[in-house]
Amino acid sequence: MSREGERPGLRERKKLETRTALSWAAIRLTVERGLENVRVEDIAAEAHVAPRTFNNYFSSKGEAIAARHLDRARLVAHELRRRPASESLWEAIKISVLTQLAFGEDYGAGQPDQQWQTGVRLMISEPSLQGEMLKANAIAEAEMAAAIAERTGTDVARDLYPRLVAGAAGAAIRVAMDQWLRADPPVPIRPLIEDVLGRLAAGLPEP
Amino acid sequence: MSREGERPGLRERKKLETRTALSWAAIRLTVERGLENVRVEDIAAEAHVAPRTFNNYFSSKGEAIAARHLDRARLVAHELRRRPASESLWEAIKISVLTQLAFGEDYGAGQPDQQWQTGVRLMISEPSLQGEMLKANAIAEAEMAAAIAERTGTDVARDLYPRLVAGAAGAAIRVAMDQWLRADPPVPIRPLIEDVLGRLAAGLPEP
DNA sequence: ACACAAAAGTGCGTCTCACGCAAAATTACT
DNA sequence: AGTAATTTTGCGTGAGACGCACTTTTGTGT
Repeated sequence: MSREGERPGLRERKKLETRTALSWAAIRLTVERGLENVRVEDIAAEAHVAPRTFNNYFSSKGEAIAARHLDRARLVAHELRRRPASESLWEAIKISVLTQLAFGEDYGAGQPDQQWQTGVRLMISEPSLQGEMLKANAIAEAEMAAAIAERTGTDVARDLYPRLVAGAAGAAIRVAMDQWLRADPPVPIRPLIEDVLGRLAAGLPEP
Repeated sequence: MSREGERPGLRERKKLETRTALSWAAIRLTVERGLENVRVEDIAAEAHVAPRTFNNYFSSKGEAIAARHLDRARLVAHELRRRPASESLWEAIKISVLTQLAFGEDYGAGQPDQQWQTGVRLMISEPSLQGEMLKANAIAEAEMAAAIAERTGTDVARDLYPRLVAGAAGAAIRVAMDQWLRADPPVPIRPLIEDVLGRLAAGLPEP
């Protein structure tokens, strides 16, 4: 029997590998062919795994695709926990977001591949996927709220404050990312993030 | 042929009726039996309609259930458009939310039915439904952003401001509703809404 | 009032899914 | 190496989503 506070181990490692492989396979195929032309069977094959195994990891195609998004979002919450207490809350949030976005060329940042870019845009505009993305955001926001509560000495269950900040920050980040994604002459993401978070902290004054 | 800018008409009315009937049927049955024990066939029967017709209105059980939530949320955006320009934006938002929540004993407000209350709570905690709820919120927020842009003379597509306000307000409302739903000794909703929106406008100061 | 066009409702068939269950394969611990 | 736990796999089932063609209802023009 394995104790809880244990190091990864070969088993956990393999598990994560297949999980990641499945998620990436789902994303790649969807970007190439469009969601409707991708069967679970195809994803499993791409990840060198039996079809049935897919549903051991994800309960739907959408969940598999959103999994990468979820992981990234969770890292932000995780990073927030590691920021020194000397930073103000907003500063810590901003830095946490930016550090996780920095090496995140996943969703078409620089100018990697025109085909990929447009494919990704098509993918995330798929209605059935949007629900999964939003679900992922909600989960990440919950963890973020917990981190904020911990940092500010408030209670997630009783106080509105941590959830409010997490929710507002999440919304702001979503808006920034959205703007960034549809900017035709590409723009850098940093100023956008700083802008939206700054406005939040300033009480959203009318422009 | 019917022109576009026409009044309801018997046809549109009937359509809305069946749509509403289907949505309510889905909610009632789900609250009673739980989502897994409700087949599309049952919902259709409850609404006096053929099974196939269900999918003419909704593409999933979840969508049917979230439809009522979506309608309510859209009304907030609609109300916001009707508020006089003399009110400040935040005031207008607050009033719009409260007026639409006022006659909304739908989701277990007062003390109508203990059975119903717990059933509703079980329903909204259903994972597959949460995605739909979030999707509904996103749609409503988009309309709200449009209303805000109109009101403040900004551009939804170019300026971050309207989407930012709509997103943050939506998140705040969600937090307030959440708190309100899980308050065991029931509390009034108004103070919660005023609280969260007030904090937003104040820049989310640490408590 | 009647007939015709448009739109909603219906029935059928099909193609995927999601998942329970139990057997095979793989991994970890002693 | 031996054994127990865990993961992977195969199979079967029940349900869902939706295209297509047909029937019924509704709205409009004569």
